[in-house]
Amino acid sequence: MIDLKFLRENPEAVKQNMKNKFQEHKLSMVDEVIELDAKARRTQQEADELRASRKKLSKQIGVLMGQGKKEEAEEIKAQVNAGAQRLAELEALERELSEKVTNIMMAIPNMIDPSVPIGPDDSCNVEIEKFGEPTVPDYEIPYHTDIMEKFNGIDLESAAKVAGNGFYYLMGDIARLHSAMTTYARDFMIDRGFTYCIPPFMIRSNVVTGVMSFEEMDAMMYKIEGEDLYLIGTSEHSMIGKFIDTIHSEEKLPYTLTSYSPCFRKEKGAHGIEERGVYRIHQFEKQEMIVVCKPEESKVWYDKLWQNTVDLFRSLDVPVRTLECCSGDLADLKVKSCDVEAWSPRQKKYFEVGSCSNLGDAQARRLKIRVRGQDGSKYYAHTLNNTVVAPPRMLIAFLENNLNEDGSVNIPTALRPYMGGKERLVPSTN
RNA sequence: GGAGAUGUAUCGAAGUGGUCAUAACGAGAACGACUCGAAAUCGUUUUGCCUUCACGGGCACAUGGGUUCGAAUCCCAUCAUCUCCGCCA
Repeated sequence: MIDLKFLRENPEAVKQNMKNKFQEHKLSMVDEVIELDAKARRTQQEADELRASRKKLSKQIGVLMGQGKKEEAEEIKAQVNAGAQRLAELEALERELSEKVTNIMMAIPNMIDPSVPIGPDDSCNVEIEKFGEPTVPDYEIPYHTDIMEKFNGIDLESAAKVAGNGFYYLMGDIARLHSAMTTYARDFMIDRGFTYCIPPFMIRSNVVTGVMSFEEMDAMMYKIEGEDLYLIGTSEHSMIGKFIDTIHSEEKLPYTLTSYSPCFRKEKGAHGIEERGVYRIHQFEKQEMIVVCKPEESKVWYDKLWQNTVDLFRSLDVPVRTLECCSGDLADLKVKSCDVEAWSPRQKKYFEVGSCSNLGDAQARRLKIRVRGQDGSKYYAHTLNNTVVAPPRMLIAFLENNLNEDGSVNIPTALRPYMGGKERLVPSTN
């Protein structure tokens, strides 16, 4: 959500930003919201005047009643009543207008960073940098579920019976590998100064609308029947929600947190053949990082955040690259974002394993996350989030890149303490 | 899940239909005075939002509704906290 004052003063910039994001259909919203806002302020002014006079007259009634001057009091009551109907109309109008303004403001995309490449969709995303050599071995790399099956590590069939498509049972070494990933990632981030946190896995609707757009909400969030609760799609939701309606002193910033949670996603729509197995599922676990900082520091933190993920994947011998989201592929709330993609020697291409975003002050404005400066002034904080690791997807990258010709899987040194010291996993014989 | 109580400034807390919500009273904090310095004492300051060029005006007593000329106060709903009971990893 952008600042209404900014929009009022820079309508052309807001429109240009929409064009850059290929959202021409939203252009009319700018003039519409300016008009509604002007009307809302006029309405408020008139209503305020009526409220002021009512307040004054009501006080007089109190005084007159105290003095026992009933008739004079009744006269003034009549005066108040005369304005009451107009006030009621205005108050209804105030509510209606401010609701309309908010609804439109929620749909107006955040101003993107000047560095964001312009393009209509993900085909225009730009590779920024490669880390590690993307190699293809001269033996065949099977589909990830086939690798897992060699270890008796996955049971999709039972999961389908129990919960339906999009769920999985992980077992034995593969399940252990999964847990090792989150634990390793947790310690990795703690070592880099982040505070570990386990958040609520369900959140109220006001938090949901604070952290994401309506379209995202509809496409992603599972609602608990009969309660005002949603299963989180990522711990970012409850972690940013943690700061709802707070004012922080400048010297305490930044807050750097790393959180663990299961994630639940509807994943509406059809998915391709490469998205079978554990690639796109309704439930997975994730180690996340979030930062709440001063506006001038968010760019620096953005670069630090994705670098953490790159370093983690490199420590597990997985080649990765960063891919910058172009304007059209950028979610409306985001100022800038990039994906960290892992190399798939089987597909001979990179695939998404994490996403790093700078939200600017958009979430902060919706959720009222503010900073009190040294001079007492208040301003909105900036928020960022990034995936440390989401194990099912990480497992795909990990297994494919660490698979040997004989079917065994290397355990990189960094991960061994979390895998009982094993140097490699060997497939089961039965 | 059941019963009861509570929700007001940084904290404790008074106010139970008007004429003290820039919120009594107490504490804490900041600044100043006194002091060689400190303690004590005295004085001043100590929420946020909307609107207006400004003066000013409005809103907020957990949240949302309702009653009323007027609500912190009365009514309803929701949320949270505490105590007791029940259930439970």
